Amino acid sequence: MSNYDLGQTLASGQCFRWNCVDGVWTGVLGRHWLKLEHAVSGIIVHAAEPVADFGFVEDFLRLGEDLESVLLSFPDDPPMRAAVASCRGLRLLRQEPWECLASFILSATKQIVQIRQIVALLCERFGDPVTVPPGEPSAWTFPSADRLAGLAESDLRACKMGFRAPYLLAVARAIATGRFDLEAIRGLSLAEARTRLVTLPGVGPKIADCVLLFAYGFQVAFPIDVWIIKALKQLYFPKRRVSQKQLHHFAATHFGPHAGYAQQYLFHYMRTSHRQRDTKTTASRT
DNA sequence: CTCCAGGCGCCTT
DNA sequence: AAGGCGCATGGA
Repeated sequence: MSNYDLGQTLASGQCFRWNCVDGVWTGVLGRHWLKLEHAVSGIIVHAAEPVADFGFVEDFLRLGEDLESVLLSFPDDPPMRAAVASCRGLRLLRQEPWECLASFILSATKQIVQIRQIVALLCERFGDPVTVPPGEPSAWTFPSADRLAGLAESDLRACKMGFRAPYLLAVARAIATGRFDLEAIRGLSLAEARTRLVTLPGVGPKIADCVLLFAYGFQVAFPIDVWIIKALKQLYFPKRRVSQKQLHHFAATHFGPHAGYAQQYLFHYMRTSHRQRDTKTTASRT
């Protein structure tokens, strides 16, 4: 499958628990430890324990999605062409809502490396151990809302999440008690779903849109963060003064029926090209 | 040392 | 309604 790139996808900041060694990706999905790698025939999936049905992996990777039609729906302008060219094979995943929501509550004002560290600590301390093949590092499930709901705020702060701890705890308890139903989000319109999610403490428009896009599959959800602001300004409004309101309106109207996908391409393009520029300037200085 | 990182909530105008 | 500021923590 030449138009699916595991590396672009699993390292594009939409999930935080997959690791790569020599082109081989390992991670935990539900209670299963998995290994993913590219082969000439497609993507090979290995599990640590016997799996009757790999459908849950297909769902997670969205293997059935027709990427070409998504790319064709993007606006045909220079920034999108550049982003598509530099992110070949980048896909959106379909993640489990609770893990996605909890992870993005922890993402506020943190760099992706740090988010990964916090999530790893949380799983190691409060997740259940899963079976891994001999020689592989230990791995854990993502702790359930029930599990976190029973903890003290100090237990969460010990995972280095700082002021985000009370938010995560309150959301875990809202879900554990049934006061908030994550499954009920599925049947709602985008606007209703967003309105519902932002009632949760620590969840604003940006985090809500991340969960709507990365977990629930709302294709037009368009998370707006500092990177996207930077990308839109630099790529679409160079050397022009643009208000936040104008940027939001542009984001909501310019990118078509798969706007969220376009957002992920711009986000990843911005981050990777930015890093290359940094590496170059650093290298030329030394 | 200072600055800032995939924001959000709360307190000012 | 819109704008400013504090919040924990760690890396550059």
